[in-house]
Amino acid sequence: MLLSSYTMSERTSDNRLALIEAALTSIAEIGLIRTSVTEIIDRAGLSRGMIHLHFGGKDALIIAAAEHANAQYYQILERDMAAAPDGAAARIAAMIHSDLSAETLNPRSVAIWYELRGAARTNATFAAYSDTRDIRLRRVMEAAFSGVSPADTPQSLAQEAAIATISMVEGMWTDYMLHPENFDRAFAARIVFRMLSSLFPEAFDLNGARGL
Amino acid sequence: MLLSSYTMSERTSDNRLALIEAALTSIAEIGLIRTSVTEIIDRAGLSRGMIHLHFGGKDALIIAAAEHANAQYYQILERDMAAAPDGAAARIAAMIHSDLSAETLNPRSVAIWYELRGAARTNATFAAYSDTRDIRLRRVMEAAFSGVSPADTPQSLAQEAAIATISMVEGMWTDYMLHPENFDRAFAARIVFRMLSSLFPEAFDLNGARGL
DNA sequence: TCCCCGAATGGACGATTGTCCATTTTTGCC
DNA sequence: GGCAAAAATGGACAATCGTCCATTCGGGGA
Repeated sequence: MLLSSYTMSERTSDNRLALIEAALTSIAEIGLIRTSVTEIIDRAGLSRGMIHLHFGGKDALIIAAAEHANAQYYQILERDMAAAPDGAAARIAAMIHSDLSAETLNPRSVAIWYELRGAARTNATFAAYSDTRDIRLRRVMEAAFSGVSPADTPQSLAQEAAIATISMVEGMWTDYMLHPENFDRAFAARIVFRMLSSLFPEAFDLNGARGL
Repeated sequence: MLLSSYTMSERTSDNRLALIEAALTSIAEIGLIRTSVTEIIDRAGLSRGMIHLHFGGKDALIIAAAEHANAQYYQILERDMAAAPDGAAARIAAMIHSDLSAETLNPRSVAIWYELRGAARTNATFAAYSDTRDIRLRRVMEAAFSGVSPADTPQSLAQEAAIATISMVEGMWTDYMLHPENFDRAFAARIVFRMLSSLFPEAFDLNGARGL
């Protein structure tokens, strides 16, 4: 056996992962509609029965792939937030920079995200994943904006700023998805921070959080 | 004949339109993936061969449906812009209100728009339609923002404001698509105008363009 | 070395897809 | 009312879909 240092179960989980990666690549390249069982097993270089063996069926594989892609997104976001300096404004800036970084905002990841979320509208299981991702992001963002609002401003301003920021970044993802070749990350970030520095001049400037 | 007052070509175009509407309804309700020929002709109450007869094939029907949906969007937008008072700020406000109005931002239209634009990533014909829509909107918006920028501000601010506004509204559409029941149009509009009034205090307030 | 059992294979299967066309129905005109 | 042409029908067709299982493969324990 070529991979003699592997145990059996490691090899098994290799094939599981290979199927997930092949499914995600297919979704990214040719879309969810054209991602058939034949397409996936050809890309993975495995045999037809593997999907049924490891996942029970095609749908379960796609769901596992969605779960995998979601976990990767969170891993990057949480790592970047953990690395951010103390302070609410710095945390917000870290989230924005993370969401616009090449590690998260790249053709493959964005394509997968839009394909799966598109399916979420008519598939309850997918909907649960994208909802979790959205709600979690919104909650963290609202909490952070409460920390940058001056004490005398109404609480609603923090909520509005959180939604404004999430919506704007969301819209920029869409722009990136449609025209990745014309997208300028620094320009996109500057637009977001121009809005934020206009709303909260003491917390943000055009580069992100003030005083970093 | 039941519809004796119709000419032949009018009845023919009725069936064409019925197929387009049935396709769009199917796309909105069950998604593009599950929209099959059988599904469309069942909804239209017509026979199997009609799609081939009127459009030459399923793909051509879907493209015609995309064209139809796009034309409806523009018709509403241009009507609302034509009804806007003079002035750049008023035109921008009219565009935002139009894009957030129930006539444009409703479950059916939004579902169709997202389904078709999702397919645009892997289908050049669809891509052309969504690009046209996006580019046209951006151009009009940039021109309008040039009109509200104070003379001493750099030209780039107008461009940034246009992108910021389009991105934010785009993000709100996404929010609406995912959670139409929790969406508050007035709240969404207020967030957009809060950002704009912060960037251009003399042109906008929380309700839209100033002095209307 | 042989055996065993889980891993992996790939073909068979019925269901469903989109296309196409022979046939029937309806229309406008004489 | 009859006739040619257009419109509409719905079943046949090959291709492809996802599922499943009889079979083969391969490595660790006896």
